[in-house]
Amino acid sequence: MHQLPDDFSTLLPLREPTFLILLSLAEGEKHGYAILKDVTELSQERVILSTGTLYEALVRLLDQALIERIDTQEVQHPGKARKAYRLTLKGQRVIEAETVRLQNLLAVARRRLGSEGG
Amino acid sequence: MHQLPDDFSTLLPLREPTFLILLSLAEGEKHGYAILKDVTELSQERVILSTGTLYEALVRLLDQALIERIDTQEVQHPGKARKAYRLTLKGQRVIEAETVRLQNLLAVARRRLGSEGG
DNA sequence: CTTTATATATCGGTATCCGACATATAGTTG
DNA sequence: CAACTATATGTCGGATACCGATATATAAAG
Repeated sequence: MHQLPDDFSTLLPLREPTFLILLSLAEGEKHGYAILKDVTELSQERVILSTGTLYEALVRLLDQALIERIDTQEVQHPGKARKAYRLTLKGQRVIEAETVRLQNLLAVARRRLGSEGG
Repeated sequence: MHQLPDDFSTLLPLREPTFLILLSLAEGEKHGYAILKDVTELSQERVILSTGTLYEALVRLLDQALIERIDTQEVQHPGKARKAYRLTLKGQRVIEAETVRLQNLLAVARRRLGSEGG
């Protein structure tokens, strides 16, 4: 019933939006809307998250303990009260595991597409 | 109502099983069960497709015209009659587009994992 | 005072995957 | 020959993540 500490097989693969959200937080702590804007820029406008995707993902990632809430001394700003998040160590490791998965997948693709390297 | 001939944005991103099925066919024409075995090997046992995933994906990919059926002169073999498939040109292009997407995603990941706080 | 940008949240619909189950056939082994 | 194994295709219900639409709230800009 106990899982190995570095077995993330149940969490992988990540979908693109989820991976980008985590990568956004890898840069530093952010609140939801800031992640939204960052992911747009990060992906060069290719991925524009719907707020549904974003806030549902944040709940899920909290539940999986890949991110955690942090208390922020509120400065003046428009809109509802911000909620800031940061990556956990587990979240860091999951990003790394997903990156390895993508590397392996790309290696297979290059081999099969015959673009000489495998 | 008409889509640009090389716009695959509605088809991407591919999920891992779907991508591996297409990559398997990139090597050459195969029937379903052969794809199943090939994907297992290809992914070094990391991805083992359920038959549900496989045969539902094949129907979908046919519908999207990424693969097509081919007639094969049947040789003797156990099991139900084989159905063989090959990639279409569109399928080839979608694989390439997905590969580019993965490369871009990996580039983002490396950038974000490399420079912490930067 | 209306619009825009910021900010969080829920909901119904959809696509894909997965495990379980069903069916069929040829070869192997007791 | 009976049973089992490997090959081979297929359906079905449940789960999950994503998406567009909708709702709410607030500060700043025009």
